[in-house]
Amino acid sequence: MAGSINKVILVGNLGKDPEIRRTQDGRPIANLSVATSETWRDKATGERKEKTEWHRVVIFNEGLAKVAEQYLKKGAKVYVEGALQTRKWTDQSGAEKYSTEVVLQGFNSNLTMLDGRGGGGGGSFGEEPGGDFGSSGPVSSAPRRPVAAGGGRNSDMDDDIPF
Amino acid sequence: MAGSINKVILVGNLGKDPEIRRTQDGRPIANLSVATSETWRDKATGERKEKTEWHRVVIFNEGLAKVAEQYLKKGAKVYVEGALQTRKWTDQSGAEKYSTEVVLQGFNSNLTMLDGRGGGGGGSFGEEPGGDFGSSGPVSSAPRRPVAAGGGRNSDMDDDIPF
Amino acid sequence: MAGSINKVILVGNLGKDPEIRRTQDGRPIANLSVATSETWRDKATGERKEKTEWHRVVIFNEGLAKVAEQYLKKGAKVYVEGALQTRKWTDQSGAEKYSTEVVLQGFNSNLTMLDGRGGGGGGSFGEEPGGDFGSSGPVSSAPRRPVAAGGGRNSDMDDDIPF
Amino acid sequence: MAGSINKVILVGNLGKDPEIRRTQDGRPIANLSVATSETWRDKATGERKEKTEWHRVVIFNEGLAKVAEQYLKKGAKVYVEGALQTRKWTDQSGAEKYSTEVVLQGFNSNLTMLDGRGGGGGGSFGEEPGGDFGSSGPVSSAPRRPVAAGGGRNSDMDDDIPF
DNA sequence: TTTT
DNA sequence: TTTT
Repeated sequence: MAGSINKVILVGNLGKDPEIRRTQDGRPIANLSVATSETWRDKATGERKEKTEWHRVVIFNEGLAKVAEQYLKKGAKVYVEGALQTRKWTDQSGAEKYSTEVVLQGFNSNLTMLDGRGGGGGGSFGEEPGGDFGSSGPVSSAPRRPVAAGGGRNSDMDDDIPF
Repeated sequence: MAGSINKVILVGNLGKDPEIRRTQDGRPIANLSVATSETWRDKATGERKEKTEWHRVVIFNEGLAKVAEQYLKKGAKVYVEGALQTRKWTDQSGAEKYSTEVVLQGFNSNLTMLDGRGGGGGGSFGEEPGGDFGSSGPVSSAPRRPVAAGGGRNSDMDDDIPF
Repeated sequence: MAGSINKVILVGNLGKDPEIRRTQDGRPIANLSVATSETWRDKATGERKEKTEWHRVVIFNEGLAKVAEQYLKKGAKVYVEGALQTRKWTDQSGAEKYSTEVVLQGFNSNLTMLDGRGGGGGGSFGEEPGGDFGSSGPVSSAPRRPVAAGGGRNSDMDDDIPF
Repeated sequence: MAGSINKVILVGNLGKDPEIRRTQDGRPIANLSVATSETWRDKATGERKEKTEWHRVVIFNEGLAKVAEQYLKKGAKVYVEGALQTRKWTDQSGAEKYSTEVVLQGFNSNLTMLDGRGGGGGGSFGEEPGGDFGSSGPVSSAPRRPVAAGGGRNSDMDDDIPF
């Protein structure tokens, strides 16, 4: 089928440090455990309720996996954008299992830190404390509009929007 | 935790007719099986590849469940917006299983038909062949901006935007 | 037309305190000025570049407007979900102007604080320091799944997902 | 600032054929005019209301611009994912104007046809009648998971998910 | 200017 | 006008 969209957007906190494994050629793959939760007040009893959902996030994108490895710690708040994927596996007893994950791979994936400190774990950061690490290529160091492009756009672009 | 987001956006096709069950008080709950797929050309062999992902969608929202029941058929193309939820269950052999679903419930859920015909199944439709069925209330019949609201906004709103 | 989606998702910081105005019957409408920015390293010169985009956000939803009024301050980081809307207005000189805004109104709107402190302004908070204020009704105090619903779901749901 | 998100998701119809212009080095830039609309029933009068919003979409991404040029026609239904951008320009009378556009550029942009025919214009299509044209590179011909990657994933993946 |  |  063509013409489909498979997108997951999460804002949540890491339940533990990222787990990093490596491909045979040494590229990192990161696994995150991300919690989202909703709270509400129970209509009947009036008490405050909370329900936490845990999401397994797998980062195949090399640049984003490196970011996870270097900057993310338990407790960090992140924005995650990826796709849903369910895979089947067999446990040690031979039973068939399914696991659904949020996969970051290729274009239209994103991982952005939302706290500039790395969350609960403290942790020292490099030169880029808190940032947006898009998946536009190997190391995501590309300008998003390389050239101003023809058509006279942006010729006098500035930031003083009046509101 | 507060301050989190859990959102899934799918555009895909129904693999079969919706399955409807009912709560004890008669409200419908709809289950959809939605396929998304991606295609690409294999770099090495040059051949066309396709991978389909199946999503289990559960609609607790009453208005949206009714829409699913009345208008959706196998093959229909839909826009689905909901939240990820994993639940644990025990199969007949006593084994623990997990199932991850896209849940439409409460606010920030949406189900929109993207083909005005109901897809592969043919199927006759009511007065609203193809539409946007938001979850703003019992049957989503509310205007999104009831009154123009104070502040002089919208005084001369019209649609002739010049581009 | 039916079958369309109009959605904006922003994560950014408030450039100033929210501006509150009121409808004739006293309900608040909040205006936010939200900054998003992207940074990249210039390929040629190697220098670090940044571009900030300012978004005008208008909150007609009563519950969300109250949240903005009470909890948001200049500098606060927020998640905003709404719809694009362009309106036409005439300035004092009689010139026609267009203004595009992100409108939060009705269902499928959301405003969530992403820092539990209220941002630059300091500010004291109530019992809910940083939270998710969905637009499910007048004051958004509704549980998202009021009852467990038929079908035996959730009967033994717990949070210890094993990953 | 770091840690921000600027995302627009539209599903709508083209009000006219795409407009193509070219950069000095010949790369296409496409402009789309996309309509979204919402309908509701007026509470007081009971009459059916409709409000259409027009969105100006600018595609700098080369692969997506080519897709627009080749496959899209007036009336086509599309999924568009990009970022909000407001630019300032000066009209012929010297008056300052602002224009807000949905910009598709770099990663995290997407353009997907949702009808396999190309909309109202009829139009003949190539080998891919209706498809997903992600922005992962020059012509988006990359597999999203080139190799199964370390860790034994996907070894027995198949499509017969049992629901 | 689309679409229903 | 924010933030890093």
